[in-house]
Amino acid sequence: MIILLLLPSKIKAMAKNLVIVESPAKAKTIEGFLGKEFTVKSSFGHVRDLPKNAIGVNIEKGFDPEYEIPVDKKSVVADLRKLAKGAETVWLATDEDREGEAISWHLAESLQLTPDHYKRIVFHEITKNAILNAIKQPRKIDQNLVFAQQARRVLDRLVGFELSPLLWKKVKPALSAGRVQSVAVRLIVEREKEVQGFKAISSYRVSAIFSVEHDGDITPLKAELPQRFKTKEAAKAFLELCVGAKFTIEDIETKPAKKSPSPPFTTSTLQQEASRKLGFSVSRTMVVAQKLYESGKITYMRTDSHNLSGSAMAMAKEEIEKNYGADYVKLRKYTTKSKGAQEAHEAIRPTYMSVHQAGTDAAGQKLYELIWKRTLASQMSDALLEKTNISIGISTTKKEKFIASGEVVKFEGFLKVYFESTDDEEEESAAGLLPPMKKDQLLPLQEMTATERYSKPLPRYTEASLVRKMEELGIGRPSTYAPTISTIQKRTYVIKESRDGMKRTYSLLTLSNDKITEKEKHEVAGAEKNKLFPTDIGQVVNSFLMEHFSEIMDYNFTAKVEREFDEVAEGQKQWSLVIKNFYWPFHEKVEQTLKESEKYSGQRLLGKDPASGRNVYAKIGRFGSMIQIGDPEETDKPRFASLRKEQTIDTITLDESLELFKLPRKAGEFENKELVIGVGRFGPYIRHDGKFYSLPKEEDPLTVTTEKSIEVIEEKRESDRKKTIQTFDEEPDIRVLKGKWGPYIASGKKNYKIPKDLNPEQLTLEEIKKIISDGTSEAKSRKTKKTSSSKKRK
DNA sequence: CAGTGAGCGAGCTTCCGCTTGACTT
Repeated sequence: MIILLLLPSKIKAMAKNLVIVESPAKAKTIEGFLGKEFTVKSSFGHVRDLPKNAIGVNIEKGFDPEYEIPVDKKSVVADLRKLAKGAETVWLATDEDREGEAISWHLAESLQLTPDHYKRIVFHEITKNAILNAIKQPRKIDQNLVFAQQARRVLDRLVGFELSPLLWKKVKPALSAGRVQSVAVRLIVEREKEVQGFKAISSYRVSAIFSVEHDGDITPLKAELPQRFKTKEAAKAFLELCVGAKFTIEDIETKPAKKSPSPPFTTSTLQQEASRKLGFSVSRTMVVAQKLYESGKITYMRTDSHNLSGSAMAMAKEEIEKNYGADYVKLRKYTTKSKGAQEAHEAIRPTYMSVHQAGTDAAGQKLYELIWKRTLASQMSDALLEKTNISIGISTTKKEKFIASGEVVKFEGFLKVYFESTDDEEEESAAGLLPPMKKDQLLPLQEMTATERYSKPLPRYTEASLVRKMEELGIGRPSTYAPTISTIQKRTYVIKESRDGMKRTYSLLTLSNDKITEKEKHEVAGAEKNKLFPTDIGQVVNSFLMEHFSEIMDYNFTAKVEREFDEVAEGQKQWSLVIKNFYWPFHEKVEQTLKESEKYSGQRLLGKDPASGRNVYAKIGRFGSMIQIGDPEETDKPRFASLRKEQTIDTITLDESLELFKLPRKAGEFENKELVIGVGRFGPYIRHDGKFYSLPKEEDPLTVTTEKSIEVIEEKRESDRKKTIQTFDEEPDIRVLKGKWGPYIASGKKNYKIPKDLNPEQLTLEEIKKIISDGTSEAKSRKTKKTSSSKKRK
């Protein structure tokens, strides 16, 4: 039976033509365009690479790379080889960029294709016409472009596999360094330094609210003084000057303005907008986009091109005309400006503009909508605005004038569907419609305020804004932005988190009814949400690399080597010569650092311990950041203590570090067992009889009393009693408990859901054991599925 | 989901850029 079912595909005549592309989704689409004589298959990206666990470059022999087929590609290559043997012509249709050319070459090599057996073709858009045209213009593999890719690959391997082991020896095991990731970390470290070193300067901003009378109605009008006052005294003096003054409109100026839409999405701009508008992390965006791509809803999601195909523009035009009218159409070609862009694909856009909704879940739908709107808007008319500026004179001075401004949309254009967000969280919304006014009109003052405002440092990076910066510097590619961001977090060079701001006071002066009042107000400054912060290890690795390998850490290093790769691609330079010129001085530096440099711990001397007179250092050790009292050569061994989560080597003070040695401490006895107070990973705790009890936030672990500690323990016991539904004498480890989300079963350290149809109060031990064994086998199979790749790391 | 709370003897770790699937009788 089974054999019969398989037969049709076995006896199907071997197609005359085999087309190979990189992505299986693309293969499926293209197969539909070509006739029966074409079979379309995919290579799933690169089919050969340098070995995983060795340098794989023959340095002595002209940097000859030792390519191999990775295990997960063996079957792909075997299948393709079989199909290629039976085909008259193999069409290598990988992307038209450096990597794509290299993939074609590796395919030709590993499928043993002779020059008369294959043809190389390229196309930039997945349409029937584009592909038929490509087939009419075949060429051979561009060997120089392949050499350029090889140079890129070998350089990255040499840098990564020589610098990383150096870090293992000099800093900490299992660290990594590379042309891309190390510079990404540098960006974050330096931004953090700028933020930390930033001194906020305050100045006073004056604004006024006037009354505008029109047809018996009174409308408030907000106006601002363009200049700021440096001191409170100056601001106050100005307000005093305005007491009893008359305010008159001196000038009304209106001028037209326009806004143009942004270009369609690339990988990086999609990541930025999805982060700002939908709160997606960079990797979430890519996973969701991948699903939309695989189901044929959008074009390829890893691209650096702003370009739309002719047919896409025609679809957009039709859609805009249908929904908004011909006035809203303005077709535009966008050029790509970003450094090192290779433009092998189109911009990210809906496959069919007439499909307004797609995606199987909320995330997919939202992302699709974003892509659809952005694409449509990119082909729409400019928005036409009218901006009005009103200049308001003050009778008591000629020097200063208030300015009120308004903006009216005359024609919405693309704003009907889309406007781009910005990273500036406090961006003031544009002023709207102004009430009718005329020159020389007198404006009664309602209230005038002078508010103290502080200057702000450059913002810390989000994942998405880091990607934008990397793209600007030409570092990394659309396919690597998300993986790089997760690598630097996995290595704990960088942590993404939210931090509370600090309360600060500011002054507010108010002039109202000819009286000036002064108030102190509070605001929270410097709070951060989901931003990237460097860790101690990130800082230490960064300064180590900056000290010894400034060339690679230079923001222009990639751009510099890319220029050389371009020369290789154009046949003006030999690839191995480019590598040779880079490698030997670099390698020399690695050897020298290995020999001459001490172990690098980012050690900082904080001062002397008043009790012992020994040196106190902050540094990183085997388990992270720590404080060390004393030097190893002294007769008394050094003492160690870990830093708290929020402390860093760079900022901790001597006093703070000595505090760390005061814990854990004994705090008396209870039930004949010792009470120990300490601070763990999750904050201050009391340890008693092998159990841990969290200390309430308001209690200071250094001063908490025995009585208070006992109280905390009793309270915890009481709440535990309350949440216990069932216990079993024969299995003390198994309990039925009441949690935040309803009843559950706790067995040792694991928890299990109770099926809805069972009553938790009457569960028998047998039923519970069954739930546990069902639960564990399910969890196990899920785990092996998900972590097959991450397992190797352990 | 629900609780959590280490300690510095071995061997391994690592790059960037393409791309997603997962043994059979």
